[in-house]
Amino acid sequence: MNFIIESTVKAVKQLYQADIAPADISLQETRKEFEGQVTIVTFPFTKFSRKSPEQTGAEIGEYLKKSLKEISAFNVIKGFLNISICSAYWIDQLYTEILKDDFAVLKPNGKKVMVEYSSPNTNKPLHLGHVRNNLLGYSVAQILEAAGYEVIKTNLVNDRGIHICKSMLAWQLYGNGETPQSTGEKGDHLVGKYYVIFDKEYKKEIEFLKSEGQTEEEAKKNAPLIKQAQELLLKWEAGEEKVIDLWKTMNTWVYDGFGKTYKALGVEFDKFYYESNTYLLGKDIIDEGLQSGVFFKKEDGSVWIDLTEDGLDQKLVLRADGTSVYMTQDMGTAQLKYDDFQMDESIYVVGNEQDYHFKVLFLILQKLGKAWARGLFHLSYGMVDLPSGKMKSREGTVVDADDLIAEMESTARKQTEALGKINDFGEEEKEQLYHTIGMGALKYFLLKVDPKKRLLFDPNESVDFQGHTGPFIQYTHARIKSVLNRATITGMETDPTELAPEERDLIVTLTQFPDIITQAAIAYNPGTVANYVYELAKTYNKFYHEHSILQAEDELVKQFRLELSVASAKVISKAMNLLGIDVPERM
RNA sequence: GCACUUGUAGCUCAAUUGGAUAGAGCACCUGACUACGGAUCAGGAGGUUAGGGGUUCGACUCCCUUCAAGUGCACCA
Repeated sequence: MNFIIESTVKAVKQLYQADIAPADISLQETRKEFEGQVTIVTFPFTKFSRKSPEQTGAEIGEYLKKSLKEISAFNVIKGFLNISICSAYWIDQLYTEILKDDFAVLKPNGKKVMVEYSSPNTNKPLHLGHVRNNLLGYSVAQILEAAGYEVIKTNLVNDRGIHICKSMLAWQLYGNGETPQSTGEKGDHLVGKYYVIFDKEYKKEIEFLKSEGQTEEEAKKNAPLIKQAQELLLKWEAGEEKVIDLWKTMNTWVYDGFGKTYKALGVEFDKFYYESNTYLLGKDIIDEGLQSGVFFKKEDGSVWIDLTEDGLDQKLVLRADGTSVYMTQDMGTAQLKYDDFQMDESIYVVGNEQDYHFKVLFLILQKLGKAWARGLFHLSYGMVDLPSGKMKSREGTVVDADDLIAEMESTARKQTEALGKINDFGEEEKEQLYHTIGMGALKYFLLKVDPKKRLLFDPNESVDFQGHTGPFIQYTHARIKSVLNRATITGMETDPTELAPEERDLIVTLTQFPDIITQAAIAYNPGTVANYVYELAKTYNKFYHEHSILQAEDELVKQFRLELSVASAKVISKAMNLLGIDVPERM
């Protein structure tokens, strides 16, 4: 559509002797109720033309129609110039752009971007909140790659700290040597179970101490279990062999479990970072900051940064005893990641409860003069809440990721069996399909929503398979494939004839795909792609219902509609791929 | 208390980044092929965009204000 913008610039220059930038022209899709495919808003030009918006629109429209052969007609309604582009142009777009292999393959932009996501704790299995994080991170990475970036997907695993020690301790005390092998339980669930047991026993101790007259606060501090856990942490930090061995063993169980869940979710990583390796980092940055005067030391020896001028608080960056806090560690890890990859941008996919932390972190790194700090971005997303409120691992009120996946698969099975279209599939093939459809429903459900909005998930109301859903789009794809399988494409191209509105609308929608990728990449929002591909599927379905493909009027029309179907299936598949969703050939 | 985020149809979400009469899906009602897959399509009903004020040719969008919800304001990570 650039040619229209260019000509409009010329038109304004010729007609009104004014220079305007291409960016000043608002070109948008024409609303369905009006004639035309693209619309120019003419209000901004009235200050040059000194005429009414209607008259300005008419004059520009006249100019464009005369100078561009692609424009077949125009009309002006209020300040909106609606332009109709001739069928030949759209048909040409289909054959020379959309059907080409490199359609929507954006040129490498020479930039490297890191996407950090998932970042689990090793003391509990993944739940619905993690699922949103993983799907978001993976999809954003896919979109950025499609937009021309070189992408590095990383996962910073929180594998140390007091919470891990709690699971370890509970396993030592109550585990009787249980292993994933002996119980058949998935490793992460086994470890998570002991985390819950710890909490239960710990609470019992607190109650007991309170009954002996201690306050809640005292009881929490004095409970033998918490003291033991703290001791365990000290031993871990001291590198005591037995503790480290147990830690390693239990971590192996957890990673094994996570690996299965990641595989089911279809996400992957190029590089893992472990907090057990990074938690001591950041101290040299403290020295750096002290020397440059960005940080200051208080009398007790603790190190701070004063951000009051930026409307924030004073923030501690190093304890008086010289040990790190979360911020110290994150500064160090940021530096480490940059040293490893020299990326231009770095995206942290982390929940919105950490908005403040990242605001401060990025600001500190900028103040320290790190040039790369400007490329840091916190992709903040809203929590997933249940009707009963927030999910709490310790209290067991979570929607477990593995359970959820299994449930989605079973719903997909029911729906598919009821329709009975794949009775000839083998067992394995069926299972694979149920997984594809179930995950399609779940992923689409989670990704179509703007990341920053919080999400309400009601486990009693299953995720839909009809309407604005993943399976709807998957179904459209399968149906196209089914039609294509019944015909032969000869490669014959149609002479430009008059397109039916449904055919033209479909091509128009298809041509928008590259722009959609760019938009989604700029906004880090898979929802843009999700809503687009739904729109595309709907547009195809409408075309499909209005026009017969295999029984078309003549062979030329049939071939044209087949090619249109090929293009639609291709774009649907590519767009869904950006969301991490597979599309089946049959379902 | 302060800061950040959110508030759109009964429910779940859109709205081309300031553009036309605010659009979809679910649920509800009506209808559609002896045709390529009915997980589909066409139509109906459903709105004071939380309330109020302002900016302008034009506001769901920007500014002010009130209200509601969530989150953060740890020498936890």
